[in-house]
Formats: sequence, C-alpha cells, structure tokens
Amino acid sequence: MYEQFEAYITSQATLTQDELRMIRSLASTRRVRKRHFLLREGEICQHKIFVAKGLLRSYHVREDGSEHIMRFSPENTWTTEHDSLFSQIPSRIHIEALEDSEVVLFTRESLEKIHFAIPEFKAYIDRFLTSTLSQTYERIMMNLSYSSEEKYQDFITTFPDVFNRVPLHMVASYLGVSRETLSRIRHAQAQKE
Amino acid sequence: MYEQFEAYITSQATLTQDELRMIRSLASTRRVRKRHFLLREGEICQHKIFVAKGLLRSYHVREDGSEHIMRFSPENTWTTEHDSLFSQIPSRIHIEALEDSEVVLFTRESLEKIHFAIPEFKAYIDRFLTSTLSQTYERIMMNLSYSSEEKYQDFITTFPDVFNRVPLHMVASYLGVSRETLSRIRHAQAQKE
DNA sequence: CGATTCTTTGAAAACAGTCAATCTGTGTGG
DNA sequence: CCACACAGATTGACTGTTTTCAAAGAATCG
Repeated sequence: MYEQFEAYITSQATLTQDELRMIRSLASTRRVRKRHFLLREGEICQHKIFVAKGLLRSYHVREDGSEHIMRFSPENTWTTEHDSLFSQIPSRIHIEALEDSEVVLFTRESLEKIHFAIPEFKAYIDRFLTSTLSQTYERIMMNLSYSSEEKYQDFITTFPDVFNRVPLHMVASYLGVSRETLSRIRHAQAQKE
Repeated sequence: MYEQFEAYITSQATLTQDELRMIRSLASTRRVRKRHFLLREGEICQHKIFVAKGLLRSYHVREDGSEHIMRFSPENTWTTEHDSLFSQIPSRIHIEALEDSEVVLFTRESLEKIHFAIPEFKAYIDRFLTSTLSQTYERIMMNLSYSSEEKYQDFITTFPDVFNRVPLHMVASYLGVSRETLSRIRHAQAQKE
C-alpha cells in the first residue's frame, strides 16, 4: 500500500531516491476496516493521514446526536484534524472508514523532519494547503448562496466518485440538509427530466 | 501606515533589521476610501493585502444580484483572492473598504522573494495559513449544524469588534440569512431578556 | 432639512425539518 | 434456499422556520 503513496507523491513533487527513502523511513501504514475509526472525538490526533485506498469520512457529532460530515477522503487525498494534531487538543471530530481502507501515516515530528530536509516536499504541501483553502472557501460560498438543489447538483458534478460510493444520507449530512429533503429534491429532479 | 505593519509583523516573527528593510523595500502602501474597491470581480488580483487600518469586506455577487460576504478584514489581518492571485484567473469576488482604510500590498513576486530569503517570515505565513484553514472549517461546521440564532450569537462573541462596526444586513449576508430574519432573531432575543 | 442607508414589521408563500410508516435491496444464519 | 434482520431510501402529513414582498420607522450624513 505504500507504493500507492510513493507513486502519488512522485507525481506531485520531484524527489530523489534518497529523499524518497527518508520519507519512507518516517511513514507508517495501516489497514482500517469499514466502520472502524482512525480517530475519535476526544482523542488527540497523532497523524496526518494519506489515503492510499478506500474512503474515509470526517464528521462531528453535536450534543443532540446529529452528525455533520466535514469531509470525504477518497484515494490520494490527505486528511487529519489540524487543530488536534498541531495543538495537541482533544479532537472534536471522528475519522471513520466507509470502506476497507489503507492509509499512510505521518506523525507531526516526522512531517517536520521531512519539511525541513526536503524543500520540494514542503513546497508541494504548501501548494496543497493553498488549494485546500480555496476549495474550502468554495464550499462556504456554496453554503451561503446555493439552494439545496444547487448544492446537491454541485456535489454530484464536483465529486462524482464520492457520490457513487456513499449512501445518500451521508451526502445529505455533508450538504447540511435532512435525508428526507434530499430525497424529495431527487424526486423533483427526476420529474423534470 | 507602514509602521503598523512592521509592528505587527515583528510581534509575530523574529526578524533582523536587514530582513525588515528587505520587506519594506518590496511592499507598497495605499489608502482606500470607504466604498472604494481594492479588487473587483473579473479583475486579476495583483496583491496580498495587509490591513493596517480600517475594515474591508470580500463578497461575491450572484447572477440574481444577491451579495454574499465571504470575509471581513479588520486591522492586522491579511486578505486576498488566492485563486486569482496565484493562478492569474479573473476574481469572482469584490474587495471593498467599509471604512477609510490603509493597506500594505505585496505582489506575488515580492512574496516569493521574501519567503525565499526569510524563512522566519515564511514560517509565520505557514502558521497563519494553518490557523486560517482551521477557522474556515469552523465556519463550515457552523454553517452545517448551527441554527440561525446560534450563528448570530457565535458571530457576536467571535467577532465583537467587527460586529460593532458593520451594518446588520452585512452580518446577515455573512451568516447566510436574510436581513429580515436576522432582525427577527434579534427581536426574539431582546424579548427573552 | 432632504436624501440615503439601515432596520424593523406584517402577511403570505416557499422551503425544510420532524415523525412515523413503508418500501427496497443486501446479506446472514438456520 | 428461505426467512429474517438491517441499513438505506422514500413518502405523507404536519409543524416550524425562512424568504419574499411591501411598507414604514430610525438613523446618519452632506
């Protein structure tokens, strides 16, 4: 499963064999079965996670029990709880596998070593952070100004791969509408066509 | 007005006199009067903007004319349109002064030079980016799971300074509710107390 | 003061959430 | 192989919230 990560990272940054070796020596790997957790609310997040295979979700549970999905993480994406990882405070989100998954893990210390030793890697992470921030603003814009129907359409076209792999009630949770409302939106759209 | 920026940056990063001189030589400053724009939709964003004095808003206008405020930028904050600045694509947002303001501007090239020459500055920017990302996720979580009333309360306590300086209809636009709804929320809360 | 901007209010309509029931497909154990 | 449990999706009836439209009160500024 580590090969998947190495293939990905070499496609994103130009790294020497030595550098790749160093990164490999600081990474660990793990299989997570469907419905199992990589992080639970209240725990201190220990790793930045690269998804080599499978699909994860990060979600928050409110006091009333309602779940809100912050993010889906399919293959070749990173995920973590930044606040918890960098400030060592208890996580407020859960990270759960929605499919049997394989992940590559880096501790904060490992990442710091890598960033320090390999500017190319750091530059990639910077690019990645910037584009993540853009996408995040995109989502805020969507939340502010789109109708539920538009949000749903946008999700389908922006994340067709995720859409086909998760139950609809999770799409609803990601969009911030009830599953019944999403169901009715789908019904209304099917009528139109 | 540049002094304000220098005071701020030296409080955030340990810089030598030489480094400060370099930064100063690459910055430019500008006064913007209330209701004037630093960036308009369709233009290519040329600068990263530090607000030394005053208050800016970044907002998006939909085809139907509705305005959605992405961010308020008071003193000692940065703002820009990342996508436009780094990819040289037309901006989809406007950046407007809500008060007479003074800003310090850096072009992308200047920033790159500074990042390259002054690791301390780069480290500060990295910390800043990370914390911005966290806040942004915070806002998404709020959008997904809070009621309008909770969003309003959260805004008041998180940004009391901004709250006291902007008209309520802009708070409504930031929160994603109509100004009438916000007005009614306020009325209901005044009743309670 | 007069004009503009901002805020509030009322009434109707649109929209979304909740609760409860039903339907569908999948997979497991007897 | 069937029966059953289970997770997911849909539907109906009802309730509650939010938007929209129109109008009227404050507040602010030149």
